[in-house]
Formats: sequence, C-alpha cells, structure tokens
Amino acid sequence: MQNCETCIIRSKAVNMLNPKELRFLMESCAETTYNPRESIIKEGMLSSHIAYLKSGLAMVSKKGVKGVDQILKIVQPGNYLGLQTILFEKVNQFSVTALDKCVVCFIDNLSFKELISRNNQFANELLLFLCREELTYFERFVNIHQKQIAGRIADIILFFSEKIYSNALTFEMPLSRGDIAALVCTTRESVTRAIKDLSEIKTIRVTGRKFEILDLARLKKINQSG
Amino acid sequence: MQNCETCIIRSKAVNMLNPKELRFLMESCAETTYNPRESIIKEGMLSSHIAYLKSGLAMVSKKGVKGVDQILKIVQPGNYLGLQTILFEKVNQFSVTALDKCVVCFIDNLSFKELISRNNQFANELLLFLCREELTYFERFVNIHQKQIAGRIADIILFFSEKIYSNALTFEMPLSRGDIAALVCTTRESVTRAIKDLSEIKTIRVTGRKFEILDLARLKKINQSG
DNA sequence: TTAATTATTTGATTTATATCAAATTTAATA
DNA sequence: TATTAAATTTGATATAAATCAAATAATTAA
Repeated sequence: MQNCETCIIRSKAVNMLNPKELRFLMESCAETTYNPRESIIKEGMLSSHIAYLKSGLAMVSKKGVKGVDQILKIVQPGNYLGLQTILFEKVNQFSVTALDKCVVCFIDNLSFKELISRNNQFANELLLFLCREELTYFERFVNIHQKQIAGRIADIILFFSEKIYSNALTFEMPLSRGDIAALVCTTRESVTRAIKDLSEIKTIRVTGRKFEILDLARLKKINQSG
Repeated sequence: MQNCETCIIRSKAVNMLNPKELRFLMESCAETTYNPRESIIKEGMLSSHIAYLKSGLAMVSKKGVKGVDQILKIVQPGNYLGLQTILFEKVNQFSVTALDKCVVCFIDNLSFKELISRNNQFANELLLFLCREELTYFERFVNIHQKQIAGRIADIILFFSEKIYSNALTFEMPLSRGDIAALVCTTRESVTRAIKDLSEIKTIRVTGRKFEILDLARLKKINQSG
C-alpha cells in the first residue's frame, strides 16, 4: 500500500480527489522500482493495472509490421504510462521500459474506473491529459515525415535539453544510438552520421552519451528547416 | 437548436445523458451542412466549439514544418472532430475538411464541459473514445515507417474497403491522389506509381477514383509485408 | 587484467522514393 | 462545344537514407 496523501508528484487528476477517495486510491495502489532497461509493461502481456510514473524516465514502444520496435514517446515523472488499459482490452498494446531507475505506481483497473465514475473532476483531468497527448502525437506525426534525419536528431536533442533536462546545454543522453534511431524512425548508422554532421559544423559536441549544445540557435534552425 | 433526442447517430457518450441533460445539450447545439471540400475547422483559427460528425466523411489534417499538410485521419459519422478543443487552447491545432456532404453538430465548449462535470458516465465514454484513438495513432505511427509505399497504399485501400464502405470490394475513393499521398506520407507521383504497380499484378483495378479489389488476399499480404 | 560481448563508427554500395519536367487526361468554365 | 484550368500520369534523374560489411570502441564477464 502506498501513501498517496504525502506523494509529492501526484497527477493533476489525483489532486482532484477528496481525502476519502485518496484513501481509496492508496488502498488499491502498489509501488514498484525498476532498474534502467527493465521492462515495466510488456506488449502482448495481459494487464489489469494502470501505471503511473512517479520518478525516473521511461519510454513507450511498439512493434511494427517488420517486427522492429519503434519508440512512441519518452515519459517523464508525473505522467501515466498507458491509460489505455482502462479500455476493456486486456492485452498490452505497447511496451514501457525504464531508462533510469524508475518508481512506478500501479493502480488496478477497476479501482481506477471506480474513481473515474465517483469523481468527475478526476475524470475531467484525465480527459485533458489525453487531449494534450493527442495534440502531441499530431505534432510528432506531421513533422517526422517532413524533416530529414539531421532535423529529427536536432529535434530530439532539443527535446532532451529543454523538456527533460530543463534547458541544460550539456546532458547525458539516456538513449543508445539504436534507441534514438527507433525514436526518430531511422537506422543506428544514420543516427551516427547525423550526429557526426552536426558535430562537424560545430553545432553540438558529442562524446559517447554526453551531449553538448554549442550553437543553440543553429540547432533550432536545423530543427525547424528539417 | 438541434433535436438531439431523436438523433439516430448519437455518440456513446451522449447516450449516457439523462433527458434533462440531453435537453441542455440540444439548447447549446447547432447543426451545419458542408459541401465536399469545404473547410469545417481551419488550423490557426480561434475556436470555441466541439464538433461532432453526424453524417458524411471528413479528414483531419495538419501543417508540418515544410508547410505541407499531412492527413492525420479520416473521420466517420458518429465521431468527434477534435475533442481537443476542451483544452484551454483557443487556436485550432488542425484542420478538418469535408470529403462528402457533411452534417456537423457544434456544441459550445462551456456547455460541453458542463456536461462532463455533471455526468461522469458521459466523461467516461469520452475517455474511452480518446484512449481508443490513441491506440489507433500508435498503430498508424509504427506502421507507416516500416512499410514501403505499396504497403501503405494497400493499407488505405483496405481501410476504405473495410472500415468506410463495409467490406465493399468496389468503391469510389473520396480522396484525390494528392490526398492519398498526404495520408500515407509520400508524393502524388509515388501514389500513382504504387497504384500502377498494384494494378499490373492484378491485385486491384483502378479507373480514376473507382477502386476495385481483385485479389483481396494478396492485397492483405502486401499490406502486412510492407 | 584479459577475454568476450555489445555498441558504435566508418566506408562502400544499393535502393526506394523524391524531384523535376513534360505529356495526357479529366473537370470546370465561358 | 470550345477553352481553360486542374489533376493525373509517365519518364528521366537525383538523392537521402538503407543496407551490408568491416573496423573500432566501450562494456561486461571471467
């Protein structure tokens, strides 16, 4: 059983619960810790719980027709990992893997649905969450095809710098080259080459997984122009 | 004012409303008819209404970095066209265009939100709707990159045959070649060539916008294998 | 520390698809 | 119906990126 009352990274939705509902949530909530690269949710497996990322970084991926995994998104603390389990489908439609040490809360499906029908502010926040996610997918879908690889790599470097590491110009990339490829829909080799190209024009400096942005303006321009 | 009480294509969500709430919906609901190719929602414009497709076929599109429009999805009657307006963002993040003669119901944002907070069955159905949509995007995102153009064209031919025209093997394609290209992320010319290739191996027969599936099994195989 | 995996880089080559340009067909309009 | 415009097809060419293969580099295990 988890102490949701004192949880500092509660979702906006959970913040809408009254003390009684919060206690109900606590009783149906279990916390698990994962090591980097550990599987949190496995595509194809049966599932009956909603997962919520309390700390750490995780990635959501899915197998395509070729059998190759594509990364759909990087998830930060304070977000649900596959709210879709509230649908009746019992089989996970995607995988979630820890990138960091992750702490994940699992709430069983039925209790979660109970909360949705009890508290409409809760439901409303979930709705907003899903709508925002949908817009993000739109954005991503539209741009990934209109940019070539350098632009897409610039995009994810900026994403990690801005969104994940709060505007840090130097950071440790939690993804392997292969992961980056799976995220921007290309191959490992092309990722290497794109990073090399960006390095040669002194826009970034990369040593292994240490990324450094040297020319932010130019990187942004490359991201925009593709 | 619209008569939602007798509407035969009510959403699952609206079916959850009680008579009083339904009357409330009716009072805040307006119906508009659109001709083929008319714009229903225009990206970048201010909006304050939720749109619901009562009849006809529509497409949701969005501009990417290159300024080119990409089609995100084809919407059938009985679905919302951009529920995302319930978010505070007032500017439309995408466009919706009629493909057929379309009848669209507009419900103002505030009234819609009022219903969400009044009736949690209503909210719950919307949640399910959004979750299902998200899974569809996952599917689409993952596959569009792992298939080459013939496979993607096979995919949309099957989509129209199965989903839009209830398994008809002959149908009138509502999209131009350019639209198809925008839907499967390629160019008009490549669409032409892929259609030609599929025709040459006698999998389909195409005359203008009239599509005919000659070898369903093979078309499915091409869709699967990419 | 050394050996053995595993991940990454680099180079050469191929290929699917984009791009460009022109021809043809179809639809719209006077 | 003739004229104009728009959409589609076709062919030639260019190119970004995939693929293949081998060489390094970085981890992990012995």
